[in-house]
Amino acid sequence: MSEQKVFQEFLAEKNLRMTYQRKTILDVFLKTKTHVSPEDLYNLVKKRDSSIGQATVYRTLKLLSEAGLASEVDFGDGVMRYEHKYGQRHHDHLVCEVCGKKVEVFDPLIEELQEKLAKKHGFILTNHKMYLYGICNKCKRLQKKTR
Amino acid sequence: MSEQKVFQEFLAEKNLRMTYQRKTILDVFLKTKTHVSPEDLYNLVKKRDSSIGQATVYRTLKLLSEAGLASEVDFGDGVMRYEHKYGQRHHDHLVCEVCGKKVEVFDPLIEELQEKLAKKHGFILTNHKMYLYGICNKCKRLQKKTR
DNA sequence: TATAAAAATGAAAATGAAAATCATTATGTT
DNA sequence: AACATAATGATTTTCATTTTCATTTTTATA
Repeated sequence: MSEQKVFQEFLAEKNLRMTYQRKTILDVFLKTKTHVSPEDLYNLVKKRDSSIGQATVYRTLKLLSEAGLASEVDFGDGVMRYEHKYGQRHHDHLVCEVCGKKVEVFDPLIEELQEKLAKKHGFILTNHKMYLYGICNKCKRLQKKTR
Repeated sequence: MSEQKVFQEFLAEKNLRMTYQRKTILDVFLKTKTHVSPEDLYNLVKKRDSSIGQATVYRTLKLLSEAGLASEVDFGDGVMRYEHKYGQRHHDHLVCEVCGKKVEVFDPLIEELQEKLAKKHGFILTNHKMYLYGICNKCKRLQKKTR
C-alpha cells in the first residue's frame, strides 16, 4: 500500500481530512533522504507552494508520526528530526561526535535483550531510543595526523 | 575523593574558580535524590540562598557535567535533567509511559554489544543514550481492570 | 597590601523551537 | 445550497535555555 493511501486511511479513521496541504507535505517529505527538521521540511515545501505555513508543517509531521509514516529522531541538539518509517526496518543511530556523520544500525540481539531487560522489571516494552555516539574511522585517522 | 574535591580539581585544571555559589550549588545538588531539572535545582538553591541566580545554576550544572559529577538525562519532555554520576555505576532508564515511573537499568551484555556494533561500523564508541519505554506492572493491571 | 587582570555573577533581555490562538477558508454532509 | 466541522496561515505566546553586560569577586602580580 502506498504511503498516500496509508495516510488517507489513517485520517479517515480519525475523521480527519486529506487536504491539498497534507498531500503536498507528505509528498515532499517522501522525497527527502535523510533526517529533516520541521524547518528543513518547511523550506522544501515552500519551494513547491509558498502559501503553505510552517504551523501546518509542524502539525502534519505530528500526524505522519501517528500514522506510522514518520518517526521522530532526537539527536539531542534541540531540534526534532523526522525520518521515513513506512516500509523501513527499525534501526538505531550511530553518530560521529566530530563530523556529525550518522549511520543507521541494527542489532537483533540488542533488541531482544532490551525486551528481556524490560520484562525483568515488570514492564512491557513498547518503544525505545538508542543513540550511540563515537568517533568514525575518518575522524579517527585525522586526529592521529594532527597529533 | 569527595565530590567537592573533584570539582575543585576540575576547576583548577581549567583555570576556573571555586566560588561560594558553585560550592553551594554542588552541595544542594548532592542532596537531591532523583533527576532534577535546572529549575528544580534553582528552587532548592534559592531556599538556601535566594541571591543565587538561575543563570548560575544553569552554568554550574554544565560544569558539573564536564567534571563528571553530574550526567544529563533527556526523557524527551523538553526539559533537561541531571543525576549524580560520581561513584555511580552507569545505567540506562526504563520509563513507564502511563505513570512516568522511572527505573534505572543496566545490562552488561547490551553494553558490550553496543561497543561491538559501533566497532563493526568503524566507530570508537565514546558514549550512548538508551531509553526504554513501556508499561509498568501497576499500570498494566489497572488497564486490565478498566477494560 | 595595593593593584591590576581575569573570571564570575545576577538581572534582564534575547533566542529559538514548538505550541496555541483565532479569524478566515476549505471540506464534507444533509 | 446550507450547515457543521475541520484545517489553514499569520501571528502571538510559551518556555527552557543562553547571552549580554554592568558590577562584583577572586586571583595573581607588583
